[in-house]
Amino acid sequence: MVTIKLPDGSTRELPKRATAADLAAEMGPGVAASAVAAEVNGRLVDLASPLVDGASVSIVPAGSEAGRDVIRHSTAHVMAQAVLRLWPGARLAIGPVIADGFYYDFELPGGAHFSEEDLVRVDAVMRDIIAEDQPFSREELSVDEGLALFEGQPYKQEIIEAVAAGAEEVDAAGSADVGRAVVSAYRNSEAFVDLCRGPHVPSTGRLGHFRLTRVAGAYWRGDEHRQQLQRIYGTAWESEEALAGYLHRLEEAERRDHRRIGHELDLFSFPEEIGSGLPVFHPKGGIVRREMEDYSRQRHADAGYDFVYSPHITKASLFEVSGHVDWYADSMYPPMELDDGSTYYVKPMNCPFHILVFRSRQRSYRELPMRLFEFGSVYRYEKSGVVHGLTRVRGMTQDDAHIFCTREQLSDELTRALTFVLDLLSDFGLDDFWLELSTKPEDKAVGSDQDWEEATATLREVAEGRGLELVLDEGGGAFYGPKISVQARDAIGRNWQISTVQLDFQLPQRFGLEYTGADNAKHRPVMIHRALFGSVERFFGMLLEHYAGNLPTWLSPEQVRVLPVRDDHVEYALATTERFCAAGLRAQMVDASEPLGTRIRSAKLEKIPYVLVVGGDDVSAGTVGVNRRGDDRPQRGVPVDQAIALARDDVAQRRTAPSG
RNA sequence: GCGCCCGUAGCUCAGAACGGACAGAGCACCGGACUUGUAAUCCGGAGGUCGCGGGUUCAAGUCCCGCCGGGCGUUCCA
Repeated sequence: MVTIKLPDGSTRELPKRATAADLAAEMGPGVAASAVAAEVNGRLVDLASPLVDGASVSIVPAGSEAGRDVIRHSTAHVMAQAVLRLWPGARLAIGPVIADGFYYDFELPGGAHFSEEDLVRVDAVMRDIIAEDQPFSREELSVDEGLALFEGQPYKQEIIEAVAAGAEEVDAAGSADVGRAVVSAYRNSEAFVDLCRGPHVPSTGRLGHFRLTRVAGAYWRGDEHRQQLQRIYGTAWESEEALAGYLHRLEEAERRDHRRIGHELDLFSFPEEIGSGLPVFHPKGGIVRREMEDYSRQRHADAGYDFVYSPHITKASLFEVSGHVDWYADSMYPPMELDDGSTYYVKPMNCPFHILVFRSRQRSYRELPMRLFEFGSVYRYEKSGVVHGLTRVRGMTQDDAHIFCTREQLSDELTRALTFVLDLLSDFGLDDFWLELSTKPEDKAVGSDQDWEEATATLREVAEGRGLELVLDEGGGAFYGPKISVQARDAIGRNWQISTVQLDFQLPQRFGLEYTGADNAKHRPVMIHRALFGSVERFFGMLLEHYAGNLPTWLSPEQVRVLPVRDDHVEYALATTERFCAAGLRAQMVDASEPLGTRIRSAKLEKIPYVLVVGGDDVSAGTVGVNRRGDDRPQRGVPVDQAIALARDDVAQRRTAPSG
């Protein structure tokens, strides 16, 4: 007999040679039916694994995160088998699990490529394989046996060699139980065996709730200099309902796509004539931007920032001194050569300009901290193929600031900056944040260890003081300073990297920045880079997706639309509209040349927060019929003043209006 | 950059697998009628070198080649 410890602390006796599957069966038919793998002493293993005496075991159900990973990984194997059936001689690379799904990379014979129609064929063969209910059986092999088994599969052999090399390293480090590198493989049938760490479901019959989603190219080991492979992405779930739920979430994300909303609401466009990644904002989008920027300006003024402006192009030397030309050239537009022999760059960053503002005359410690702010337009040459809507553009406006301060002020300034960021983002209706703190890289870094430690500790304190989740990116900071980035989760749970607060020990040095201290000696200031929206464009896109186009009233291009029922109500409607406008609201009247139902529909589709209908009753009573976005039914007979107060309050509170 | 997909009216898309009767629809726009109390009123009109160039053919949105533009992906040890 063997004794097994269960997660609830109880123990169970099982006959010798019992497997995890036996345990699941013992625990009940429900457990057995949903089991896809087991966790033994913290390691995921197959259900067929024998249990050793004293092990802590939990059964992994299909619907758990770990269980889904097993299903996805197994489905990836089925896909690989299907591809091999359809393209004999295809070489297999890797087929890992990713968020919500999996992919598998292949090199097809004769350099063939997958097309979208191929997905249908692969899908059909996969369903055959699942119907065949092939077992997944594990084999453990020595390195030499592995290399022999995967003759003709060079990628698999490369992986085996990497595993072997890794094992030697572990050996050299003196690790106990790694005697010899062992690899494992899973065989489904005579025709198909794949190198894999496992675990897998017991047999292919356990799978089936999957969908192949897209084809893509990808490089072996993610290295663009190496072989390009053909990738198929898919998703797989424990049940048809879970799959349907996921597909529904995809549709929801599609529905919220800011490019679609931006077009539908006439906010911005990307004219081909201008170029990839270069948006123009239409009048309505312009209103939203102006509101965003005006509010940001006001907050910056309140927080003690000074406003500066800098040109869009500069002589090359500026970015040579800053170092950008050396390590950032790939992302910069190529230089412009002028007749007089000088070279200019379109600016990819604002920092050197702000530095020159600082350096324009001698500075005293009395002037610090100096906080220079600018909505600075920058241009970055993003590779064709990475440009995406407003979220990845080639021309953008950063709400950029650079704070120059003394070392003594550093901690306080970091605290202020981070607090400021979080407050401002909250005003835009984002309230689910987490922070990522990148600390000093191991190899090389400028600045003293003490500076790094102090700054890192400060950033951590602010984060913890706010009760925010803090993810440590150990050693992930840039060599020139530690960084904290603010990530926001949107309404459907997606993460957006937004603001960054970054310390810089390097640029003040490269530009020889100095201030005169109270001791009448020269000192070097410390510099903080920070952006709140990151880029106005990207933040705009994110807000559109977060709100699915239902912008809060204060940001809505048109806040109020007044609809007279008939022509003879137009006069009253106009007068009412003017009252809203006089109250500082963006209101417009649309006359009765279309039926009321049509006009209401248009207004709703335009996601206008307040649609006011005025008819005979209203004319005589001085009221309006109020349709608030998101409300099921209108509220009739509301006094005009009350309706104005309602809308003004929304604006004043920056209330996030409900969706329509 | 590379892979896949796409390019027909301002927009969304049919027509392409089979070359000929194929320049189409809806929305938007313009004109007229309708005068409306809560998510699409009716009638009419205008609008396209089918991304560009070349080729095959009696005949090319449709087949072939090249180019341009757009979208998606490029989520790193089995």
